[in-house]
Amino acid sequence: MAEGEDRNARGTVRTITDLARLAGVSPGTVSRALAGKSLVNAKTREKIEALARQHAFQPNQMASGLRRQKTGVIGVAIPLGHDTRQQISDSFFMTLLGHLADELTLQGYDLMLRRVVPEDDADWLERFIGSGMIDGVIVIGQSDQFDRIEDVADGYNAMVVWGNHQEGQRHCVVGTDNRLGGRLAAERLVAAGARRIAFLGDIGAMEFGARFAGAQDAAARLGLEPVMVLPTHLSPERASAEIAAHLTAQAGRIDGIFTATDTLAALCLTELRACGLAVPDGVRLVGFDDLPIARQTVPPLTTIRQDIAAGARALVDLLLRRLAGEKTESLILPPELIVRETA
Amino acid sequence: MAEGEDRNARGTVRTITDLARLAGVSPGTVSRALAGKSLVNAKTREKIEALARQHAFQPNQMASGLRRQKTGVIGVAIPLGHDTRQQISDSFFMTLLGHLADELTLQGYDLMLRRVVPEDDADWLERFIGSGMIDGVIVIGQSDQFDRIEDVADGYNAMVVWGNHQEGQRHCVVGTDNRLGGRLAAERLVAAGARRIAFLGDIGAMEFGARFAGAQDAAARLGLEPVMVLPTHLSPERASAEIAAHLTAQAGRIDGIFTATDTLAALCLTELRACGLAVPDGVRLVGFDDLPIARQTVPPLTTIRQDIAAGARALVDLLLRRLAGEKTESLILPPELIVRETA
DNA sequence: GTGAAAGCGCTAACAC
DNA sequence: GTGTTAGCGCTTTCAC
Repeated sequence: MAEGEDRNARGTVRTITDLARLAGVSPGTVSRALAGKSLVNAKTREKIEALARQHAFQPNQMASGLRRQKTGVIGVAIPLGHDTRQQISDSFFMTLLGHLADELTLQGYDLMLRRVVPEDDADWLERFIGSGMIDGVIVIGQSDQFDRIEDVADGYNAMVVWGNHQEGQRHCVVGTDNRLGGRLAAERLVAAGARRIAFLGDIGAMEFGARFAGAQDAAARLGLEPVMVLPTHLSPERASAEIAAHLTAQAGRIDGIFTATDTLAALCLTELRACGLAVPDGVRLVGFDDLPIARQTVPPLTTIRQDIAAGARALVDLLLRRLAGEKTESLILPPELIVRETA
Repeated sequence: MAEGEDRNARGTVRTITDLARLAGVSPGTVSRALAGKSLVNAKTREKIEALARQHAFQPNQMASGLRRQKTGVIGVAIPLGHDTRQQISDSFFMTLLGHLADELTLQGYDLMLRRVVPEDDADWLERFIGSGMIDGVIVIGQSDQFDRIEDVADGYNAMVVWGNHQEGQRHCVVGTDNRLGGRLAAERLVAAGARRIAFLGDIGAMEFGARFAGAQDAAARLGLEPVMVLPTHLSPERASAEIAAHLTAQAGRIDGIFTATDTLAALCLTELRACGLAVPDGVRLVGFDDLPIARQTVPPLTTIRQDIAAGARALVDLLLRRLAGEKTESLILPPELIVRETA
């Protein structure tokens, strides 16, 4: 095995052993000095640190990880469910991911990202966890994988999920109170003059289903007719056509629309204009998320805000606590009605 | 050292050695069977595979990585430059990231994401590379780190960068021909009737500088006065105010605006409306990127398209080739003018 | 406070 | 075709 020879070119300090030789101490001491714990003579430590800096030495994380049985990496999984492939650019998830990256970095963890297509790979979650590359996992969105996540949660503690909360569920979830959000949305539509409300989106997706249910609650309580569902995919290409079809089919039969996301609301606004329907005078519109786009539509969008940054912080905080052995509860964040000009 | 005992609960198959015991063969054989290479007796292989499946066994990637001196992980670094912190949700980068994730997965690699703040950590790139956790790195955006990237490129081959190409540069880059894009934008503005053109954005950022230069080329060639620069940050909060200020200051002195990105164009549209300026009759507007939002502004945005998916594919393809030892050239993708209604 | 030595779980010569 | 063995680079007892 002559592998090592060329790799360790003259003078290169690649391993803790190289550094030990240079410092005239044993590898063990270098390890202790660099880890910053255990007792090490101050002078020895300084010398080693200086040498490490000088040679830009970094201990190999793989080796360290193998020995310590932890990797310093948190996995982030984005399941792409039935509505596959297009969530590619779903703004909400991507924004959440950005915040997660910042928060994990702050806590000294690296982030391993995996987008998974559950229908192609039923064991996506077990495989991610079992890879040995991650200390814990954050799942962004339950998609249609609620049951699978529940199954895994029984045997694996280091997991936190962004999504909807369900009575008695076993996995630890962080998410907005979607049902309450839906209620706020519907109430606002009504306050703005709507009487015949429709929900635009795919209620098969857990979170959307809860938003719809909340709207339904409000409608019932206010004595209105039930909220109508206008099933719509999330991908812009399909959504536009679907929305247009819905608007044509329901012409004159609805005067308030609650969309599952702001992205859909923006598209809906475009289609409403195309149909010659005035917003908010002819039709009131409320979105969900309060993404940056909500401020830029014409007119600006009334919507239900989710606090993404707080969500990311909570996800990381709960996960770290679980890594420390704690059994944490789920966290439900309050939605907030943001009134702009569409309702 | 009694660590192992409880971890290997009765019956649990955690290591290749456990599996070997079960199969009645040696660990080496299991390794070979699972790796799918080398000669292994068909029956032995089947038996081992069956056992592995049954116990949901996966070889530990850390250990395998350490031994083979490769990790199967590609690092993706997003440097947050002077315009720090807010690019958090820059749609363009996030979309590119999504495509990269898909493409890397397709090629059997995992993705490790790091957002870095160069001013807080000068050695961000060396550290990422030196961590021992990644086989190669893709840098998304040069930000203001061009020189640092150049330095690293001299000694490290497994790196590809998304960004702007500069005559004689040493790092391998994939990116759109920004200068050409800028020229197309300016030419379109002129074709739509503009005579006094402004560039809205921060020309300190490499790619934006090139876009501006392209517009300047066109203006000069067409005998117009030089393109005016309206410096503007990317973050929505700051951008809106800055744009409003620019519009007030330049009232009546410009009739065509080329923005550095679609995001800025969307904000600009809002501010133009607030100023009572008609688009495109009073002021023509052209963006850059062709993000989904470009189709949804009112009126829909004329813009310069970058082919993000093709970019992601190229980044991964070039990186893999470099991993295989090849010395690859940079790749410049052609921009495309998309005419909608703002110019 | 430091050195020696035993592995973490895996792979790849090298034998047979 | 398969077993044996020697590490990958690091951390952590256990001695001293």
